[in-house]
Amino acid sequence: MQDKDFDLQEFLPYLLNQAAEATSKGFHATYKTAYGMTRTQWRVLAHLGKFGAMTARDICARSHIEKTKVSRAVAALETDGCLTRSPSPQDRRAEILMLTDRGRAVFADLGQRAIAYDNALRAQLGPETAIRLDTLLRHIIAQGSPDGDAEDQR
Amino acid sequence: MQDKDFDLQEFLPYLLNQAAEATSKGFHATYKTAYGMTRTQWRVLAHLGKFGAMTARDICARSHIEKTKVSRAVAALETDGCLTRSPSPQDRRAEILMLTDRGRAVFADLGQRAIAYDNALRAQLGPETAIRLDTLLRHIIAQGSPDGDAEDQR
DNA sequence: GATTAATAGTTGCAGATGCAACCAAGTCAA
DNA sequence: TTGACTTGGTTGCATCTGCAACTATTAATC
Repeated sequence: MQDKDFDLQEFLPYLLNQAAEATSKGFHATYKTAYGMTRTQWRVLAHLGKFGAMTARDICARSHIEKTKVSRAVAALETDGCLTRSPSPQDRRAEILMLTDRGRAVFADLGQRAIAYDNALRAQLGPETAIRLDTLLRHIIAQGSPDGDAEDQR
Repeated sequence: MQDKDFDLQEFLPYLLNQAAEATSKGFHATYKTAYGMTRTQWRVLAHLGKFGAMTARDICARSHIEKTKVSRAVAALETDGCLTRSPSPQDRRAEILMLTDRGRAVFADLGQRAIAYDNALRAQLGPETAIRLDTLLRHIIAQGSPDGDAEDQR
């Protein structure tokens, strides 16, 4: 079907990764140096900050982060005093995760910085371009990988 | 300036990461199960396959992969019999990396599969959409992160 | 030529990650 | 109730990664 040889520079997954790394790098430095946080920790915090108390399972479902990562991030955030766990009344296996005051403060701080960072990024791109990009990315995320990666309809 | 709280789902780095993960996942499985390769190994192989013999330094420069990762990937590819090193005549510190027959065969195989994978991805998006996305991503990659991440002009 | 700085590449170490195995609690059905 | 199965969450282990330190060589400066 095709006989020209492969060029990494035109491989969509590669381009996406490069772009992701390029844009993540700067903000990663922010939450790392300011709070010694890992990316997963930051994401878990952001979910709890935005959506309020929920269980680890819920975080997994919303964020597509693996449960192992969530588990460890939650443990770290707990020892950092950013969240507390309390047993779920409905299900004794589950724990309800809730940000502490400190957790909310950290989220407020990083959230503001993230917004500023995002604005700067989008400004570089130009406003409509940024919006188009958003749409495209959401589209891709919703679709997943082409070869029957179907376990996402759960 | 802003007083609504932060939403991860609108954070560009996050969206890019999600999209990158979603699209990488499938092909990662391919090179991993077929050749036990790591992503970095695959990328190094792809660079050498596409551009021919070069030094590790060159790979770093072209790909923006960290030298540590390149070093280890090269070592692994060497023990897999995919490439050979030979001392550079100009610079006794540097080594010229060159694919072996096996390396070229692996690259040919994975390259074809990658092209197919990429085509499938782009088909899902629709042709013009895919092209627009390409442009945007390259734009982002060229710019880097907004906060003076200037060490790229070296 | 001797000294100092820069560069190609490797290595040690401390995290971060993915995967499979695991525990405890819930569900379902006979 | 008992037993088979699922599910929320944790842990062990075997990588993969990032960073700083290091060796050997080259370049620059005096």
